[in-house]
Amino acid sequence: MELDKSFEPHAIESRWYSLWESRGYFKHSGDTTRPAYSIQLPPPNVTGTLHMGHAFQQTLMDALIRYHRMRGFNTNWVMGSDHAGIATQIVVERQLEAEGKKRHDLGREKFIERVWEWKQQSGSTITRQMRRLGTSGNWTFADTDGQASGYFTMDAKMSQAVGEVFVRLHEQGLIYRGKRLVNWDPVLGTAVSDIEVDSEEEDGKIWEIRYPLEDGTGGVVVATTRPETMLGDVAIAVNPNDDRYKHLIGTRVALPLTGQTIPIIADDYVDPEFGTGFVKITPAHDFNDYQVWLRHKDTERLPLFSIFTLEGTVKEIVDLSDSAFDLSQDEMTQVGMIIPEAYRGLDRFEARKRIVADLQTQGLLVSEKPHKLKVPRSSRTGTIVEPMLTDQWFVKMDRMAERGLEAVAKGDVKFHPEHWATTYNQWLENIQDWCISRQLWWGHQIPCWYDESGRPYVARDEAEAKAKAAANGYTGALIRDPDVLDTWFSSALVPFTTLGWPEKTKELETFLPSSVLVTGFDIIFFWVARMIMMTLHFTDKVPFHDVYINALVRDAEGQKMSKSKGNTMDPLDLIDGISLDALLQKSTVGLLKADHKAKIEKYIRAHYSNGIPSFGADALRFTFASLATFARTLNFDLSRCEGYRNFCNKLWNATRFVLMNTEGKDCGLGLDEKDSSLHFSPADRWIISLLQRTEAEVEKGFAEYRFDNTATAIYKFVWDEYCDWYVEIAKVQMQNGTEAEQRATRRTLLRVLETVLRLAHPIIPFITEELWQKVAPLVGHAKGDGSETIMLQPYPQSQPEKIDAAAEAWIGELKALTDAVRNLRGEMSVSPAQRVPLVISGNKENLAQLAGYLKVLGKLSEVEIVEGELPSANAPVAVVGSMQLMLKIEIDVVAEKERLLKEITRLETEIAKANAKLGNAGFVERAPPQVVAQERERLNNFGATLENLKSQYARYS
RNA sequence: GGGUACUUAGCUCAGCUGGUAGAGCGUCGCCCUUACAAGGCGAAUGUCGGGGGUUCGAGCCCCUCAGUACCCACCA
Repeated sequence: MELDKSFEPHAIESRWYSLWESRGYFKHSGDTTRPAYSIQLPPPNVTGTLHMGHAFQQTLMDALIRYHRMRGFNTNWVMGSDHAGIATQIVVERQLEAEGKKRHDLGREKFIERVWEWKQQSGSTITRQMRRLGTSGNWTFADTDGQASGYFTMDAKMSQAVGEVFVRLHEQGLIYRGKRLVNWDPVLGTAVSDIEVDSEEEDGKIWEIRYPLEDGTGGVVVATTRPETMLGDVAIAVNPNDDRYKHLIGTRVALPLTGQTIPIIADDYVDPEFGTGFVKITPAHDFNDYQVWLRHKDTERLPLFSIFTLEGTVKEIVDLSDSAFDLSQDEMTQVGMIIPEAYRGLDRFEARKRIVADLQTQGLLVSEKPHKLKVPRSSRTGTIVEPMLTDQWFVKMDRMAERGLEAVAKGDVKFHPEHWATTYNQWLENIQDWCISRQLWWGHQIPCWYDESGRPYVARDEAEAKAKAAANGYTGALIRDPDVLDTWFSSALVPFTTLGWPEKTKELETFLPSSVLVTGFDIIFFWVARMIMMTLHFTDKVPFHDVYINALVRDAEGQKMSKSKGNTMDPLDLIDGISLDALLQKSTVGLLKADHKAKIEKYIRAHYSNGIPSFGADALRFTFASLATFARTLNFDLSRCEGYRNFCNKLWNATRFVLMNTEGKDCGLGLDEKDSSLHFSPADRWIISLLQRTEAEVEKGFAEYRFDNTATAIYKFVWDEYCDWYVEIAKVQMQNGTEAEQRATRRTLLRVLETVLRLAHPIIPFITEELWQKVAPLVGHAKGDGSETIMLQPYPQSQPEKIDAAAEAWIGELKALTDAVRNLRGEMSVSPAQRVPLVISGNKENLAQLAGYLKVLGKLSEVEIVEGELPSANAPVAVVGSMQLMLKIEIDVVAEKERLLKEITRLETEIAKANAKLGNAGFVERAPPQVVAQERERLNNFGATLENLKSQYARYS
C-alpha cells in the first residue's frame, strides 16, 4: 500500500492506540523469569485535566516503559488517580455555590454522593487524554471498578489498606491525637500541613503599642504586626540578659482594652536588638509564642486560649479548657479570658482595625509604620493561615525520617539529577510531625470511634471498634471521628497498596521496589519522601530505586504557565491543533477577573496569531524528550515542536523512498551477509557502523535519563546521516552499481530503516508503528498481516563488531570532498541546476572509487582525475589535505585570489597557534602523548594544505 | 538567615573524568533536483557573566564579585 505524500498524524494515532490496548499489549507479561521493570504513575487528580507537566512526565515514563518492554522486561506501569481531597471538594463546593447552596445544606452523606457523581462524570477526562498521548500504561492492573483507568485512591481496596496502615501505626504508637497549634485555613475550615502553607513577602504594617505597668510607674512598648491578637496575650517577654529591662521581669503590665494584667517574663527567644526588646506572647495564635508558653506555663502559670473561632472571627467567650492546664478559679479571672464586647464576632481583620483605632484613642498607640513581612497563606485558598489550637491526628516522623535518610545515603534510592538528594535530606533532617487530619468531608474518614465519654477506639471498622469498646466495658453507641485523612496519606502508600498489600501477593514480590519514579521537584516533600518512609516502614523495602526529578514546564519565555497569564498550553491542542478563535474562547471562559481577559487575549493573539497547527502526539513527545535535559525548568517552545513534526515527516518520507525502491525488488533478504551475491560498499558498511554508535548513544541516554541525548542521537542519525548522506549515496549505488551492489544497497536501506523505527519507537510510538507495519514485512520481521506490533519487537542492540573504522574514514573523505565542491559552488554562486565539470588531483585509485559519488553529490557534469599538478586555468580551487579540486568555470581571478588569501591567512593563524603549542616545552613534556601527536598531525595537515593553497595562489599571479 | 541551581550564537539550550566552541529555531543567499518546500545546498553570528588563581593547556577545577531563578526557615 502506498504511503501518503506527507505525514498526517491524526489519521494514524487513533487507530493504533485502541488496537494496542485491545490486544492487551500494555499489560505486564506475567513472565517472572524476566527482570521486572515497573513505574508508579504519579496519580493525577481524578477530576483534573492533562496539563503540560503531566504530558511531559508521561512522555518520559512511556518512553522508559516502551524501551524496557522491547528489551524484554516484564514491564508494569501502574496507573491510577488520586481523590485529591481538598481540590476536589473545592470544585464541588463551587458547583453548589452556583446553585446557591453550601455543603452543610446537603449534609455530609449527600455531599459525598455528589462528589462521587462528579468523579464518575469527569474522572475519565484525564485518562482519555493520556491515551491520546500514547501512554502504554497497564490500565487494568490495579483497576477495581472495571473502568480500565487503574486504581482510585478512594476505591474500596485502597481504602481498606489505608485503614490498615492507620490502625497499625496507631498500635505502634506512631499515630497520636492531640490538641496542638496547627495551620488553619479559616475558609476551608480545616487544618493544613506545614508544606501546604506558602509564605510570600507582602507589604504590611508594624505597630508599636504601649502596655502600662500595673504599678502606674510607666509602661513597656511592644512591636507587633498582628495587634488583634493582643486579646489573647498571656505575657510580655524580654531577654533575660537585656540590662535595660531586667528589673521589670516578674512585674505585671496592664493588657490594654481588656482590663486584665499579664506578667513580664524572661526568655531567650527575644532578640534585644530587634524592635523594642519586648515581645507580646500570644501562645494560641503564634508558633513561636506557643514555644515560649511551653517553657513558662508551669513556672509562670500561664493559660492558653484561642480568641478566634474556626471561621476566623473573634470569639464571644474564650474557653479556658483549651489551656490543657488546670487553673484555679482565681487565676482564671486574672487572665484575659473575657473579650471586650466591642470586638466580639468581628472578623480577624476588622478586629485589627478597631483595636488599632481604639488604642490610638486611648493614647496607647506609639507608632504605625509600613513593614514588609512574610504572610503565610494556604496554598489552596490563598487565605491567610491562622495558627489554631485544635485536636488533630499526627504521625510521628522522627524514626521514619531516619530510615528515609539512610535509604538515600546508602544509595538504595538514587536521585537524578543527584543534587535533589540535598533538598530531600534537608527536609527530613528538620521534619516535624505530620498533621494528617483534615476537617473535610471528601477523603478517607479517620478510623476512630468515640464512646460517650470521648474515649477513642481506633479500629479497622465499626464492628472492631465496638468489640474494643465492649472489652473496655462500654456497650453504648459509638460516634466516628468526622475528620478525614490528608490526601497525601493515601498517596504515600501507593507503592505497596496498589500491589495488593496487606496481602502477600505475587505482584508485591515482583514489582516492589519499582524501577523509577518520575516526578516534579514540587512534590519531593509531599509525596516522594513520604512514600520512601511509609514503604520502608511497612515493607522494609524502598518504593523505587531511582527518582527522576523532571523539569518544570514553562512557556517559551521561561514564564510560569498560569491561566491568568494566558500562557498555559493544552497538550491536546498541540496534538490536534486549534484555531485562534477557539483558543481565545477556551482560554477566557469562566474567568473571574475581567482585566485578566484582556491580558490573556493580547498574549494569545501575539503568540498564536494563526492558532496552533496540529503537530501530532509523536512530535509533541519528541519535543518533550529533546527538551528533557537535567535543567530544572523546561521552556516549551512551539517552534521546537514544529521542528520535530518536520522530523516525523522526514522519517515518513525516507520510508516512502525506501519502499519505492525496495518493494517488489530483490533485497537479498534471506542471504547471509557474506554471500557473494551481496556486495556491500564502504557506504553501506559506514551507515551500519554509525547505526551501532547511535544505538549505543541511545542506550546511554536512557540509562542516564538523558532523554535529550537519546532524542538527539536518533534525530541526527536519521536526518543528518541516513537521509542527507546515505540515501543520496544509495541512489548512486542503485543506479550505477552491479546487481550485487544494488541488492546490498536495498538490503541496507531497508534493514537500517527498520532498525531505526524500532530504535525511535519508545519516543514516537505512533508513526514508527505505522511505518514499521510497511517496512518490517520486507525485511522478514513481520508477516505483514498486522498481527504483530513494533511494541513487542526486540530493541536494537549495538553490535560493536560492526563498527567499521575504514568505512568511516572512507565516508569522511567523501564528505570532505563533497563539502569542498559544494563550498566552491556556493562561493562562486554556481546555481544548483548548473552541472559543471571538476578536475581533481590525488591518488588515482582512491579517487576513482569516490568520483561516481562525488559527481552526483556535487552536481557535477563530470569528474576528471589527474595525478600531480592541476592544469593551469583561471578556475577556483579547493584543497582537501593533499588533494586539490578545481571547478572548471571561468572566474574573476582577482576575487579568487582574495578568497584564497583569506583561507591562507586563516591557516597561517592556525599553524602559528599549533607551533606555539608544540614549541612549548611544558606542553610536549606534560601533555599526554596522544594529545601531542594529535597536535603534530594537525600541524602537518595544515602545512600540506597551506602549501597547496600557496602554489595555487602563485599560479594566478 | 540557610540552601540549591543557573549565567555559552538573536532566542531556547547541549558541551562526557580539563585537550581544536555545538544543536534546534530564527536570520541571509541560491534552488519546486521524480522521498520530503514540513524540503535541498550554502553563508553569517560567540573576549563561554566580570576578575583572580591552579595547569603545558580552563566553557569545564578553585577563589571572589555581580546578576537570575527556586527551595527551606523566620524577628515580634
